[in-house]
Amino acid sequence: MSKVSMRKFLYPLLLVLVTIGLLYVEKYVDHKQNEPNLIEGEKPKFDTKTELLPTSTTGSIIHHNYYSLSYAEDHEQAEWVAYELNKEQLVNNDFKRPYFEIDLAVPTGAAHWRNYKKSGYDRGHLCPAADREFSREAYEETFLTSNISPQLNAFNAGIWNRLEQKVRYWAKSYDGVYVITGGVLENDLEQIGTEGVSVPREFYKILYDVRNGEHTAIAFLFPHQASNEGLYTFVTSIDHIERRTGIDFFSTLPDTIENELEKSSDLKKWSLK
DNA sequence: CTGTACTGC
DNA sequence: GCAGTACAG
Repeated sequence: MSKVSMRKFLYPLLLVLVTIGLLYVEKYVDHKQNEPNLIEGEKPKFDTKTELLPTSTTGSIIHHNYYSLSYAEDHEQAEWVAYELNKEQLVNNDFKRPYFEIDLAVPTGAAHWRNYKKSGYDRGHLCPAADREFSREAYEETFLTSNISPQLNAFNAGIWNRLEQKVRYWAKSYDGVYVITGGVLENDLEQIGTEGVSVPREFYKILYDVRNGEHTAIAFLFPHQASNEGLYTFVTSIDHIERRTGIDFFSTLPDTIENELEKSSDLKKWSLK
């Protein structure tokens, strides 16, 4: 091909291809921006970014788009993960499970998923993937290693799974709930992998809601083992979980409300059937 | 739903 | 590493 025909045909062809490429990129970017951040036009039921966050014993609070966490570097996992679960967010999108990725927002460096490989423990979500299926971005954000903890499969797929399903039922029934989840992190825990990811002996979950201006909460603490018992068996007080973890929950609420919430779980307001 | 493992590229 | 598939609780 001569230099003249090169200019006449190849350059215009290149120009067309580049233009198509740019149009495609623009369309793709627009599409991403149109995906809902929470739900479009929907006011959050709770002030998720500030008011309801627990304290951090590590000083390493990280805000993602669809949940927040406090990372404990000594244990290579979060001491808590917190998020609001809206009724409108409960949709089934059959997204393919991606690989877990290191959470680059953790300044000290989050663990690699290989620590869990052949450890005998699941990569157990703290914020469940099924709670963030309203967009691909939200779903994939749950597959960060800052959002998992080593869990026995018999526990994760068993009573822990049943509680997660109950949380989705509550979110649907009560038009949204606020969820705080984590393992109890202590000094002498078993560790797995080259980075030493701690294996908690207990896991907790706290649910909070406001209905008709009334604050209510329920707290669960499970031994890290399989169980066929009812969920009510593991109901405890927020005060108890605070003593076990050193974390202060709902400290930004007025003291009278905080004290009332924390001294006991209000079983009557959380249907466990 | 919660996950793992294996095959083949 | 990724896709597809199979399988277990």
